[in-house]
Amino acid sequence: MRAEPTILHVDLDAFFAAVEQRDKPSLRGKPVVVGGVGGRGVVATASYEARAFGVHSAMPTAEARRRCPNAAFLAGRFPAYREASTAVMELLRSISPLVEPLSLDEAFVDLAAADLPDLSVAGVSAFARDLKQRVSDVTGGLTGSVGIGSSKLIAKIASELDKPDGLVVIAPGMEQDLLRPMQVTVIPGVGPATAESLRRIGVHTVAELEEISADELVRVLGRAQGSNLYQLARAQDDRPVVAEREAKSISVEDTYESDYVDRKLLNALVERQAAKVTERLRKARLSGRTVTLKVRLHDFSTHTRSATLPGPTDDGRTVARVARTLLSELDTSGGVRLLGVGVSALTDWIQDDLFADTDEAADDPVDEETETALSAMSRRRVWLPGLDVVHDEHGAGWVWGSGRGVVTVRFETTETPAGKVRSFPADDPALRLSRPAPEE
DNA sequence: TCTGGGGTCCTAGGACCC
DNA sequence: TCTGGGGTCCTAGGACCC
Repeated sequence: MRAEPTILHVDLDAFFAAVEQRDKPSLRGKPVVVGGVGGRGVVATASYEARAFGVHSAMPTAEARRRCPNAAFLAGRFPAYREASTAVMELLRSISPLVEPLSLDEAFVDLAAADLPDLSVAGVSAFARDLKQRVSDVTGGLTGSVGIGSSKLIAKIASELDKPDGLVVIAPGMEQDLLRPMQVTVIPGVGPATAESLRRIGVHTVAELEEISADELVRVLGRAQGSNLYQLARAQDDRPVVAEREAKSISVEDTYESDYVDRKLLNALVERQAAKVTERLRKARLSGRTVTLKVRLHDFSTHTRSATLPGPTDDGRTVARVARTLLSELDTSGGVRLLGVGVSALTDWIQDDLFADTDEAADDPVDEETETALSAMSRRRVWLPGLDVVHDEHGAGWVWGSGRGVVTVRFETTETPAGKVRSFPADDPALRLSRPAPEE
């Protein structure tokens, strides 16, 4: 918690719907619902006109249609949303280097890192009024709600207080007065399950939460959530605004209009998803070691199966084969409603043209010892497709996923005064299991 | 016509290692 | 005959957010 109100939270109002109304004047002043328009769709964003009919985010679109049959139901145009979002984020970054986007329509801005002459309540209020105007200018008229306070917690809650087109600044010192009468669910991270756990120990408001000891909270909610909530209940929040956060996973999932049973079809769908995920990986210049398959069955039960490769890949066929193997472990005879493929344990390990002569490398024979190692691995973890041994001046290593003439190699590169040094991690289980007999 | 898609973080148990 | 202890990695599931 800071002594001055220097954390700002912006939240664009009914963002997707607002972009649609901006671009289609006939929709202005009318209920607009953006989201899945199919039988199993849900609402992503409802315009304020639609909210008046009780339509809200995450509601099944079918229910939204019942409540508001005259609304315009739109599937969404993400390129347009992204463009508006980018304009706003660029504006924010022109104000402060410390901008932390939370989604397309939300961000924290650290005003302490900006060049503001006056960080008093009056000063930041005047600044925010100007900012809201500039948001409107760069987006062709979109509005945003702004909250400012001495911490992320307070800024975020403040931006909720006066939507839409709101501006709320919480003066330092007033944080606990603000929080105490509120329901615990105003605290980000307290959802239905946590609220129910708290209700069972008689806690509904932040004031009541404050009465609970840290030990008790940890007992009820677990270590991380318990101690977090103990602090947040007291408005103690020192989380910094973090500008660059690296992606931890990339995934694709699809819910189908009807449940699928046919294995061949399911396999084909998984392969398509693997291709999509790896395309995104390559665009982001990333590769990952862990492949996760997600399956939602006819009864809405959700299951994940994952397997970790000895090294990162961005190859669609590799991810597809692993995902298909994982799918084969699940009983899908009752029908599959959703399939998803994700890749995590991401690295930006070099995946460039280290091996200009890829073909020659791939021609290296896989010897008997390697075969043995591979089958040993396939018993213990996941079977590894298309693995080839290659050599360069630094030694031998594994290569997999050689699509497009690009190889992913489990090297580590270290910057030294003498230049870049490439090495294989000595404790890599893949290398230990399967390093071919060295010619000494 | 019940319940999206893209994420993050946490927990708990087991394997494995020293 | 009586079973350490800590650290790390992996997996599955769940809560939560927008």
